[in-house]
Amino acid sequence: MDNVKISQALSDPIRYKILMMLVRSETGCCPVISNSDGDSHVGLCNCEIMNELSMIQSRVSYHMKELVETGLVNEEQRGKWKYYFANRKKLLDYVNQVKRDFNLE
Amino acid sequence: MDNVKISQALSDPIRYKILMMLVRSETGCCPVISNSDGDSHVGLCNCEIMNELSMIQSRVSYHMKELVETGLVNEEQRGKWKYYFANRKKLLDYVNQVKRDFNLE
DNA sequence: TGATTATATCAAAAAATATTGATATAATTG
DNA sequence: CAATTATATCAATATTTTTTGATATAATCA
Repeated sequence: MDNVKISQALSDPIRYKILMMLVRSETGCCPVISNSDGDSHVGLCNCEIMNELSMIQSRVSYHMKELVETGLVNEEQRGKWKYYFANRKKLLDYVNQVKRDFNLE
Repeated sequence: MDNVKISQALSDPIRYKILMMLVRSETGCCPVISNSDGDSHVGLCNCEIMNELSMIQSRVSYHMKELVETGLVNEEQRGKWKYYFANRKKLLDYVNQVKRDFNLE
């Protein structure tokens, strides 16, 4: 089922954290991170996540791919950077499905 | 984080299904399963899950342990059977934490 | 009590996931 | 165009999770 896949995506601490970072960068009061151009923006690129979490590049790519494949994250190429955005609609769908599946509320 | 552990527990299709079965047995209009005593009851025991999903016993035990360890399932010994119950409160807490973490609604 | 039934645990194997370093691709810049 | 920067992919390895069969424990039943 779709919800099992999404649970799987959320079951890694790094991915869970990245998703939270994406949400914060999109909904927080002010963007906190800027790329090497000093550009402040919404969404995060691979390299920003990499620096923020001190991870090597291929590891970030791997996890971003996992997130994109479940639909929890959308991506967009902007110049030489690829930016990622949390798909909050998908997350909400997940939450609502969990509620239905387990008869909550 | 606790939510990562719970996501992990939900990330296996068998466990997800078992949890749904438990919920159904507790909240459905009528209990559907009965044990070898012909006893109709709320909650499910190891052997009922085993038969229902055609799984060997140790495999069921393994998954039930995973579920119990995250707190998603409670257990109770009743005679020679051990009955399991979904912890819907825990599931609701999970859902609400996901909402907070990802700024949903 | 001995036999039976239900569940737990363990060690080994299998399968799935994650990490790394190397290399490839792709966009941009000078 | 060559150099640089950002990301993707790949193969090898490591780690984690799952499955299985065997055996142990524990409750009940005759």
